[in-house]
Amino acid sequence: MAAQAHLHLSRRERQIMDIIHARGKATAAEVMEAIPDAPGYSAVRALLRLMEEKGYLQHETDGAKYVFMPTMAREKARKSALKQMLQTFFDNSTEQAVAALLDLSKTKLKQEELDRLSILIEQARKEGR
Amino acid sequence: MAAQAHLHLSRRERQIMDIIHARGKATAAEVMEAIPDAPGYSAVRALLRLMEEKGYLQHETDGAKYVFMPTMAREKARKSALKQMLQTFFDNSTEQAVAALLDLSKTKLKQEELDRLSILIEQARKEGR
DNA sequence: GCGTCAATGCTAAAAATTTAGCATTGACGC
DNA sequence: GCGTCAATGCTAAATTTTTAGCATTGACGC
Repeated sequence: MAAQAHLHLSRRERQIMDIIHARGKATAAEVMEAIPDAPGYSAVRALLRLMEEKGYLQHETDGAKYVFMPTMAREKARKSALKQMLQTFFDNSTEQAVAALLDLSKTKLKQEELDRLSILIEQARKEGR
Repeated sequence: MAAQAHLHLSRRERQIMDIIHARGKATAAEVMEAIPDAPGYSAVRALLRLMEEKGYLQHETDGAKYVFMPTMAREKARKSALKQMLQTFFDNSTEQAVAALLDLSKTKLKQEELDRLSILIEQARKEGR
């Protein structure tokens, strides 16, 4: 149980981590562009290097560039983030969380998506039995 | 649109914010107890004072103690956190997020809760039409 | 092969965060 | 009213984070 690396990230590290998780992978320039109150290019690069050294990121090369991506699988990071969120904002109640999600995007959900969700719930019903 | 205060919190500030949001309110001693790698008592108090000064927290007194609580309503903070999470980990897909939530707590959900969720989806279906 | 341009590595300074210690204040019971 | 204990306010130092600048490396087109 990886002791919530999330909680140890500094402000900039978290911003960068979020961006890279959202995009899957990104170069220094892309990261910089995505940070709202971004510092200079070298600062971003230094952060990326540090984060790689700490084991949060890895990179591959694309021509001369480094393309960074998370070390931890998105799936796993997701789970950990969801748990944290359940605990912080929903008293560990999945039901409350789902309700809030539905509420948040009430108007945006298509009938199709709602159908699929119904099916998921139906499955949970069977499996949980 | 409060420009994501969340993104500006330092590491300790975020830890403290999470704890206080989870509990609704808390004293310095309680916060300290809840931080895994907590610093000393004065450090926690100093942080709380600073965060109040910055407007993230407010406090009321209970005898000699200060009981701190968030300035922003939990409801609102929730929304903002959910949005952030959707963007970072679910490509803004509510469906994916709900699916992940159901998966995360598959075995823990009671039939009752699943029933209520079905109803919520049914409602969304009607309203979204 | 060679020049150019865009990338990186590294180092040290600046800024922000985090911390502890000491002085002070206030509640509460006797 | 008074002493005690637990709380706070404040300040300055330690540590971590954040930053920029300069030197270097490597890809790519001619």
